Amino acid sequence: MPRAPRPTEKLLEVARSGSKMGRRQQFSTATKRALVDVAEEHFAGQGYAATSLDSIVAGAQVTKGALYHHFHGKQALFEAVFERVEQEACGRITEALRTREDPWDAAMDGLRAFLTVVQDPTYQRVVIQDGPAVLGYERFREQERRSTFALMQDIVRATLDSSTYDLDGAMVETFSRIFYGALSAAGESVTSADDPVLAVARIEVAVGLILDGLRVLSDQGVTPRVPST
Amino acid sequence: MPRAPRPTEKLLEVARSGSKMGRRQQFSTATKRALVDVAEEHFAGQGYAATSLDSIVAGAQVTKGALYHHFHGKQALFEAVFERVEQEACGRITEALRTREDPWDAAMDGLRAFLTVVQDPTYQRVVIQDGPAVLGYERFREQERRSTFALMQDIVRATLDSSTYDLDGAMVETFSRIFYGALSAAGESVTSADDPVLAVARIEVAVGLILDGLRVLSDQGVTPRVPST
DNA sequence: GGGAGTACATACCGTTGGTACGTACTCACA
DNA sequence: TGTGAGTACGTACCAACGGTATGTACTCCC
Repeated sequence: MPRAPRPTEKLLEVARSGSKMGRRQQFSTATKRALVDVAEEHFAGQGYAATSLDSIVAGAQVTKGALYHHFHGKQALFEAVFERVEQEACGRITEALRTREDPWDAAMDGLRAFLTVVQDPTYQRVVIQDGPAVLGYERFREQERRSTFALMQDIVRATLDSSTYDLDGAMVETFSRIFYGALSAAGESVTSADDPVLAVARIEVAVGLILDGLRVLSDQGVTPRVPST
Repeated sequence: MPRAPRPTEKLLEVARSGSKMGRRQQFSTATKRALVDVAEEHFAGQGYAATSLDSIVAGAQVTKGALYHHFHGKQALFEAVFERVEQEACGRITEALRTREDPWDAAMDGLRAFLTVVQDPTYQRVVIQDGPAVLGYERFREQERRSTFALMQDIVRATLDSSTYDLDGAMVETFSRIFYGALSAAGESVTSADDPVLAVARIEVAVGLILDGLRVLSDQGVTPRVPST
């Protein structure tokens, strides 16, 4: 079985950035990256189920041997794509988070960034739509917990800590879950809205009202009965 | 191609309840029902992707010919299961909703029922985990909109109408989306909690606090600027 | 410079969703 | 009462896809 020649120039060109690697490893990481790139494109475009490995390896100009050398299977490849998409989302939110001083204002900024991320078609398809089904609940939760959800938890913790509420970690997590779910659902609805800008404005009003309510209660010195074991 | 005899007693026994049908139709609906029953069991137990049509038809003691006579394919069968699960969930929530008088109290009751439903493993797997990926976003949203989400919208509308807020339909929908997402996420987190009862209690405290905040703002006569076109 | 391990390519397999086609049965209508 | 049309399946088969087994060229280190 003779081996077919492959085009090398482009691969090398891409690979030559990370300098301290042998040519071998440079090629390797280049093909791996190409696979993830093409996979992300296909997974985001047509979804996980409708994407065949054949189309991916064809797009990356490699064979299934290469794919299965780098990944355990289709799911592992998806997971790599998933992680990258999540990571980029985290980066965007984190960036938008470093401006305001007042925690409640910063929270609103973070929420806005979160809303923007959730509207990204790739994020929607890969993370929200296919993520839970493909990774399974456990892995999905785990991935979520150490990326965007972690950010949400930071935001919530910062705002709640500035209030008079005396909430333990579990309650912070509960509040984070609630806001995380709320903004995910709200953000997704923006995509199918007739006027996305208006939809975002409405969401900001609603969330702002909720936050204001919590702040007023805090100013009144209200302290919820936190259940414990 | 001779035809293998099939057991008839059980089918007839099941089918004989809806009286005004020919024997033919009784058998037909019985097999269809059997298919959906077995499909629900498998889809809920192992998920959509891991369930083969062969295992379903074997469980229902029919063949693929029968399946494809009643459904267009695997997805259509899943949709039938999905609808049934959603419908039962709606029934449960609706039932729990007819007790209190004060809209804010009724909301908390509906919330509790919603939390219970979302914890049901079948509901989780079929509706939340596999639903979006299998049906696709459009169909999923459509199904959602006329079932559990519709209920949520009723609850939200009832409570907001009793407040001083002057919110149009779009804002009601926005609030509904927010609470729907919040409770979905919160409810799902209950399942993986160490102490589910405690987790539910925490969620009720958190949501209660949010609702209280909104009520206090309403009592203060606060009216949000509702964006319009 | 040669042996070991890497980074793939090629060929093949089992399963699965879906289809084509055949047949037994029922029921309206003559 | 029988007969033709339509229903409700059963059987056999196919194409596509995920995954595997195996072979080979290339690199790198001793």
